[in-house]
Amino acid sequence: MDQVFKALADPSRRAILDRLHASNGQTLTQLCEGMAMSRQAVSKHLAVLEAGNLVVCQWRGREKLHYVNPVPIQDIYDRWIGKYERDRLRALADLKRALEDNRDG
Amino acid sequence: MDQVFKALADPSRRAILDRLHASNGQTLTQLCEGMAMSRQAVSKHLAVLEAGNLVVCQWRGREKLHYVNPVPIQDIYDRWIGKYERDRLRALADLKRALEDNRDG
DNA sequence: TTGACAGGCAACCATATGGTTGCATAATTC
DNA sequence: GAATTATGCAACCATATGGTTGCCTGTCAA
Repeated sequence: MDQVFKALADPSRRAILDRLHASNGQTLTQLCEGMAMSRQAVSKHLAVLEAGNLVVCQWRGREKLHYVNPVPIQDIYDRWIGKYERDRLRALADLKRALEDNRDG
Repeated sequence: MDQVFKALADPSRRAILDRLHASNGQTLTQLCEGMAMSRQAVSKHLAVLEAGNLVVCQWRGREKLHYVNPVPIQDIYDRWIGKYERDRLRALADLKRALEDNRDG
C-alpha cells in the first residue's frame, strides 16, 4: 500500500499512468516520446510503478509492453478514500462547529 | 493536487490523518502521544498536511486544534481515481488479451 | 509575576529521490 | 554476420525529505 502511494506521489509517474490510461500497452520507447527526460529516467519511474503494481509488463521479443493495473487504485479507494468519504459530512460539521465555537467564545 | 499526493505519500502522515479521523480536533501535543518521533517531526508533518489542505487548524488560546478536511480527498477521487475506476474492466481486459496473445503467438 | 506548558523557528544531518551519462546485452533487420 | 533497435545496469550528482536538537515566544495558572 505504501509503495502505491509513493508511486502516485510523483507528477511524472502520474503522467505516465495517464498516458497508459489513454493508450494501454505502450513500450518504453513510446512512453519516452514527449516526456522531457531521458529514457533511463522514464525507465526508473516505470520500475517504481511496477513495484507498486500499478503497471504490469509483458515482454514481446525485445519490446516491453506496459499496461495499467487498476486494482491497486481500486484498493486505495476501498480501504482509504472511501473511509474518509463516508464521514465527510461529519468532518465538515466538526470544522464548522469549531469555527462557530470560536466565534461565540 | 500535487501537494495532496505528496502529503499522502508518507506513512506517518497517513497515520496522523487516521488518528484525526478517529478523533477530530486534536492538539499537536495530543497527536504526538505514541508517535515515536519528536514534536518537531510531527509538527513538520502537520505543516505538509496543511499545505495540501488535508488538515485545517483552529487556534484556541495557546492550543492549536487540527481537523481533517475531507475535500481534497474527495477531489482526488473525483478527478483521478474515478477516471481509472470507470475503465477498470477495460484495463483488465487489455491485460488479459495481452497475456493471451502472447500465449498464442 | 513567575513558572509551566503549547507551540514555532532555525540549523543541522543522513538518506531517499529524480535525474544524468556511459556502457552492456538481447532481439531484429538488412 | 553486421548494423540497428529496445532495453537494462551501474555509477554518479544535486536536491528533497524526514528526522534531530536547541532556543524563542506566547498563554495560562498558582
